[in-house]
Amino acid sequence: MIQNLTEHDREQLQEALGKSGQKVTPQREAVFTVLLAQRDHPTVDEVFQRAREVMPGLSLATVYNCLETFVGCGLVRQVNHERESTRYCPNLAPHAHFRDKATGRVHDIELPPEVLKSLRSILPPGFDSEVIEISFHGRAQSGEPTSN
Amino acid sequence: MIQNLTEHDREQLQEALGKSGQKVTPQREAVFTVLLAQRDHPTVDEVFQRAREVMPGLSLATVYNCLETFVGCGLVRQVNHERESTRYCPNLAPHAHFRDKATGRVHDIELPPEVLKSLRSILPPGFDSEVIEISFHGRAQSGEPTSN
DNA sequence: CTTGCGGATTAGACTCATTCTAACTGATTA
DNA sequence: TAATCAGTTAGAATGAGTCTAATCCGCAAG
Repeated sequence: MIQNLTEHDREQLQEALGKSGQKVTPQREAVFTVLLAQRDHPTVDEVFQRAREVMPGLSLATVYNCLETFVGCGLVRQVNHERESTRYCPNLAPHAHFRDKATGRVHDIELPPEVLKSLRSILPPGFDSEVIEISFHGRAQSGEPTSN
Repeated sequence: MIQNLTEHDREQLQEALGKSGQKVTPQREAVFTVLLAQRDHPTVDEVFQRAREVMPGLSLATVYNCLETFVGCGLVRQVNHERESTRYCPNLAPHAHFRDKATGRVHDIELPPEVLKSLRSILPPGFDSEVIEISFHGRAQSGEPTSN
């Protein structure tokens, strides 16, 4: 059950793609819709399965392409844990990830600005970081919480 | 030019393996030696190449086995960035990693206890983390600095 | 000494996420 | 209509990592 994009979401897609000289296509819209519909950090393959329900002809290569495009224009973040399949996350606010050892599920953990700042402060002079990734790995004792 | 293990290092290896009921073998010693000799976060393949210089018959599978064993008994840490080849690091003190976009080289960044603590504090109740990985990605303007 | 056991090692086959390639589509421009 | 060009497609190729089955080796029992 995949909702259509809201007006706002469609505009966001439109704008982000436009900024880097790319177009909204039905496939991109489908993939983006899938990402927003269920914010559970799906793998490429999961995105592929879900998007196919809506657009049966869609190919896996296109899903890879779309996701790469979205990452490139800042619409979506990649999440890697160890060497497992890459997952994707449309939460753009600064946050860390927690991977539940038991379920494999990934939870977003809010990252307060002061913590982010203290983290940046550990870089010696001369190190200039564009991206910081923080990931926890452990157990979450909770039935069905934050899947965002 | 690979130095032999110091007495201290050999004991460390001995003890860590012994604790989990495993033995010191020539192959394990060679791999451990390679890791300590050049602390530049080598990939499995790099470890393989280097160890071969000392023990030509060594097989890649064994290098995988040894490294997995070392990680299992806490002698060595795995370092992953995106989906690049896994790298290995014998620095056991809490630290973050900085990957230089230009060179691909990985630098250890010291992680003061208070920063680590503030990081842990962002976990909501019910989340119990055993491992925290912090990695920066950006540019380091420096000739040949910390390779440790 | 020699036999048997079990952990360690080995070479090579296999897996599977991701990337690459080359052909095709469809909208837009000349 | 033809040319162009981004996007899409199927399938082949890549490559890190894992698995498998055979072999090796140190050691304890006979």
